[in-house]
Amino acid sequence: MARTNSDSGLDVTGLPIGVVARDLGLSQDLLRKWEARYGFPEPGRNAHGERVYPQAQVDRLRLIKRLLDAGLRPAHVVPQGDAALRALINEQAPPSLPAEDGPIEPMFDLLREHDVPALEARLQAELLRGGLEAFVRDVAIPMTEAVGRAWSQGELDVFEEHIYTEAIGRLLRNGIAEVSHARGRPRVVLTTLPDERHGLGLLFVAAMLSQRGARCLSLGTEMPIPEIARVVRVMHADIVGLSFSSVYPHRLIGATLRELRGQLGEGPEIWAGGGGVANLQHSVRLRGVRLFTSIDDAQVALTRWSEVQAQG
Amino acid sequence: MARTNSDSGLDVTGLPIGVVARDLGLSQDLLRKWEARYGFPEPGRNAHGERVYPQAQVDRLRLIKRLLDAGLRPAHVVPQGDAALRALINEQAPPSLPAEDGPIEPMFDLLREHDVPALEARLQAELLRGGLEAFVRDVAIPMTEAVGRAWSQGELDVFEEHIYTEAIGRLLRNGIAEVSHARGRPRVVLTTLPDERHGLGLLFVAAMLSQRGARCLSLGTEMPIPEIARVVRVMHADIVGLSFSSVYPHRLIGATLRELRGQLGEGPEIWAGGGGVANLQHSVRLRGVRLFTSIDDAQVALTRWSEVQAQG
DNA sequence: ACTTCACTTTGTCCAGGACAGATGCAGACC
DNA sequence: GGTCTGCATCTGTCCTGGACAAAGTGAAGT
Repeated sequence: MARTNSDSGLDVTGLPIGVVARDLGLSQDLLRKWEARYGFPEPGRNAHGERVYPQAQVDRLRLIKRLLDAGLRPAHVVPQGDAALRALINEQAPPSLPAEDGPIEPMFDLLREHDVPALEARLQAELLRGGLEAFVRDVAIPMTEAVGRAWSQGELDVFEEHIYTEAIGRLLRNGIAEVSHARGRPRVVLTTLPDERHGLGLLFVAAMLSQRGARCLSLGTEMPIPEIARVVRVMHADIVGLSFSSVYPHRLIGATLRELRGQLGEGPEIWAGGGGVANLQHSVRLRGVRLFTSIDDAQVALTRWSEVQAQG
Repeated sequence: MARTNSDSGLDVTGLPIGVVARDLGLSQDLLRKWEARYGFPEPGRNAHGERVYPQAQVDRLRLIKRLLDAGLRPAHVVPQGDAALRALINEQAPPSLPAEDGPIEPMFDLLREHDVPALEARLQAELLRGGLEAFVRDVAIPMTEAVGRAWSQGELDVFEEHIYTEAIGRLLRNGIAEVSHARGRPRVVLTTLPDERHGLGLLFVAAMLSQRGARCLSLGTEMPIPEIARVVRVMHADIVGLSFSSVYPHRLIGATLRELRGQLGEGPEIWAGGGGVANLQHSVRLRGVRLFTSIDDAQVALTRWSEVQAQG
């Protein structure tokens, strides 16, 4: 005599729209519009007529979000079934796995075994072995990419990603603190704009630049634009470094960078990087903003900055 | 022949509703409802008929938000003018200023002068002088409260608060790493729920408990409830420590804690603390959840936990 | 190739309404 | 006095259905 939810005419197992929107990083309005325009998602309703999203639909939405972040268009993606979505993802992903004999693989295993002390020790050892710059290039960045990929494919839990972020963040901050000069040049302010919560990229850049004599001030994430302008003024910064992950809405990058450019005045340079910038249409050309697609670009730019300063 | 915005019949200087809502931590729906119910805010409209909030109204909304976070009711607060709001805030605030001869005052000055290296050095010295536990109780917590108070009164910029957070966070994480035992008991998982981005409190607790032999795993902020349950299961944690700042919506604390309690099963304890818990109505009694109003409660609870374990 | 321009797509905002859960208060009861 | 109970009010979130600007697309013209 089992009585399931579907027997009652109501699908009451699932998550409310507010939770789904927050977890996916989409607005409630947008979820409703997709439902009206593309027929998906198609949540059940609770006794009060409110949308209730089954877990399966939330999972599919996560795949959709990932493809949209990679630059595909909603009409091509949102109506697709699970199989088609996975096929699209396989097309997208360059299957550049980390070398099996490299340092990434064993650390990844430690993370999956949740052996936090061992993971931290291993990372620390790698840092000491090759120095900060090599550590960032050969360990931190590939490992972060591997973790991100594994997470988005459901092979890694959210908490495992958090464990990694905590560990690598602590190491990098300490590394930066050790090599940082109190009076170096240029002075670089590093942060992200509102709605961008991923700050690891900033640490990579801060490590690279600090190692080479720049004086980096890391402000963490989600700094309002007027506030960035104020810091730059107060601290007499030469450069503002911004990071955009691929989750950051593409359409906003151009507009917000222009806004910041306007508020900063002529002097300070703006350097922007991260996955969101790499996905950007090249049509977005911004005067007075340098776009980086790789961490090496930042080093090149730093060298050039120093040369120009020496000449001027 | 100056032509101001008001001449044109449109008030076009200000922020759109989306930005205001995000910056204040309020929903767009709520801003519109306040406007309809209480007559405030009363934004201008741009050429397209969209709300445009002048800076002055955003500032007043910030005062309002602060009073609501302290537990006042919207009908008493939202319609008030600036003067009345400031009066209410003065009633609220216990003017417990830091002792002038204590360690807080000079560090606060360093922060206001943006002398980051000196601030970090000073904090480091305090940590070495008295040890981790005294540092947390006598320096980190009072300083954090002072910074928060100064920020909410507009005496400190957002970026100055971020600078402080970065500095104190790095010190605490290192301190925790140094005293942490790989095999201590109890095992504590520390995190915050979604929508709660303030994680400093977790570091305070982690420092206290690690110092006394517990094994703390700090997962950072905004961990979904099912994910917390998974960590606890995988890591065989004895205790889940949660932090709620006063910004976290009070109404949600009870419901989410009950939800977590249900998903955790019988074994693990739940400890919750932070400004949000302190403001909570005592009517919210939760079985199987321990509420802390002070950092000392955590220490007491740890001692008691160890006793019970020894007996059992 | 490279602009121009009309057309389509897409995310956000709007109005006004409904309602559940919390909060506060008056009165009953111990 | 203290505590409970029921009721009215308050308050945040969700609903529908519509409008529109900015970004993206593609075809035609230079």
